[in-house]
Amino acid sequence: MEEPKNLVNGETEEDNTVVSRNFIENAIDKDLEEGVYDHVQTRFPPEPNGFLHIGHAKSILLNYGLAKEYNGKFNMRFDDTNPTKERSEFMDSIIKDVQWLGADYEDRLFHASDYFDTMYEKAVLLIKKGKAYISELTSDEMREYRGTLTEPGKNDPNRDRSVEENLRLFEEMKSGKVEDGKMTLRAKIDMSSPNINMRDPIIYRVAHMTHARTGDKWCIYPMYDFAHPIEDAIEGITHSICTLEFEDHRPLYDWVVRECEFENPPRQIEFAKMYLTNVVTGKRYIKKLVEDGVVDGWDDPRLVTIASLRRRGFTPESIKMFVELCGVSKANSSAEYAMLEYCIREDLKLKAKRMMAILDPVKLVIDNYPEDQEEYLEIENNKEVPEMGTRKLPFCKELYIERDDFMEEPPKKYFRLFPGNEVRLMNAYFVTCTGCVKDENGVVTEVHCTYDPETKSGSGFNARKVKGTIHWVSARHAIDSEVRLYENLVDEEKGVYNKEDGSLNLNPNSIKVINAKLEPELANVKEYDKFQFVRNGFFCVDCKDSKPGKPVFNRIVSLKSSFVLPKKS
RNA sequence: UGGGCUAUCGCCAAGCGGUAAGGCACAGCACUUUGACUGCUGCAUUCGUGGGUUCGAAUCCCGCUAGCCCAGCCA
Repeated sequence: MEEPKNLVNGETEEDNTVVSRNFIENAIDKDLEEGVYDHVQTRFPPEPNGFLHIGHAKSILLNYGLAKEYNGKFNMRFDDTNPTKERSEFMDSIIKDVQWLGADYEDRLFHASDYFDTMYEKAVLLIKKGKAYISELTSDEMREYRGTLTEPGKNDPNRDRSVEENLRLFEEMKSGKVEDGKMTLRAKIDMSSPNINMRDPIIYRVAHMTHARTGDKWCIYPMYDFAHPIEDAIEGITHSICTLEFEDHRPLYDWVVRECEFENPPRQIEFAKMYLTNVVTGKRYIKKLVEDGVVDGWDDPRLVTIASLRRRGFTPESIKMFVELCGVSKANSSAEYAMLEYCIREDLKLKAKRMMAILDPVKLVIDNYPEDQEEYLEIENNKEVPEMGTRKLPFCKELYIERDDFMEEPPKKYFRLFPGNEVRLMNAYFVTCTGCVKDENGVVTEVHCTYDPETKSGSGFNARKVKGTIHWVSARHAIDSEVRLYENLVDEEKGVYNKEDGSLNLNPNSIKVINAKLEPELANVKEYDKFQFVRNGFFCVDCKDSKPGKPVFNRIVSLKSSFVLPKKS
């Protein structure tokens, strides 16, 4: 039996943790209390017209999380009501992303097009109730009649057609006799409403187009405002969560649900979209970047599509953490990328093996170490997680170290190698720098040192301490590998968009491809494997360009560092 | 200039009439076989703004300001 800690006023530690609830949870709590609903059902309803990005992740995880939290259900639904804009190819990538994020919709994968029959019936019902009519206005006329933000609209000349006439014409629309654009079905609401969405919105239009799922069965398709509430109602959705721009549509949503006479009507709740600072999310921009070859596809690790984040090495857990950290509100806001970085570091800290990799190699020669000697040092994969086991790391006379870890004339507080200074080679020995060799340009080509056999790691040696510890790989055993270091795709100083022509202010250094020296174990990895390269950050095996035995690594994120190398004087 | 929504620390965000939670970022200290991690400390006398109500207001009322969204047969 564990004793409760921090027993103050009857509070345990857990009681002290104030978990704040967001406004949607508050609303759901209230609905449940008041008996408006006795369960919770949510959904994620993307239109299959593009790739999902970090913003969608918020919606997915929010809807899924709510369902989970309230022991409810979460549906996956493609909102495929407009065949002119949708492509079934996107469905696969969307499903892959949703599943990857862990939003389990079980067997509930739906399509708006599954409900076209019901939608049609409901449209007929509205006509019969005198709540909908056929319009013959052209789109230009429609715009004129709609009025403006400040002026009311005018009634459609055919607003008062008879029910029979409307029924007949709607049947004609359905049967294919009507050309695209010639007729629409409009809801009869109020042309003078200050809310433009209520000014007799179009609820069905003609589109002679083969639908990815229903083929040529239909040539009339419902509009979002009519279709969405029906989809929600049919599926028994209780809380239909969407983004802020649909706030003005809520009265229409409620109108449709009411007039179509659904029982247990769903309720729409809107939240603010999440933006990330200094990232490109616009489809057109990304498309151009792909076409111009600036990025390597929609899953380029510098983008923030879900596919990109996955390829870069972000985990579903890190994205979930990020979304939860950001919270949910109705205030438009933009989260800093640093928060996302924090989440992936936090997630990988205890999950990733800590490996030796030299990104900018320079040779370190241990002059008093026998030329033909080799040692295999047993080291822990992750010091904070002993269960992750150990591995053998080869050590010999010649190593590679980071170029930054040696300076001939060090600034103050430089703890690394410089002539006369002793440092620890991580997991190995103390070495004392004796000097270096330079080429004709003064570039250091070799650093020399001597080692002290007494100081071997794990030997318990503690007669003296050193301030610095540097990492290394054995030159004889190291493998060469392509490593990609990333910075923001766009210039943070200038801002994402060029103020003059709206183009992107690209950062020319957003990708840096280097040839690194890695410890040999890193030859045997598979795509998406993630590691910490000690002192350099977290890295992920690229899923596209890696070959067996020849991995390519993407840096997911660097490690934080409070050390800044002073400028060389 | 119609309607809807929003304004609390550099960035998110709690707060719902009883006297400003938390996280990220940042800074300092300690610890350290990663200048990481971890731990500790600091970081809004003030809630867009001006009034009012109240013993008491970020919370209620009135006015103002700023930002976002809406005039697709897109979603």
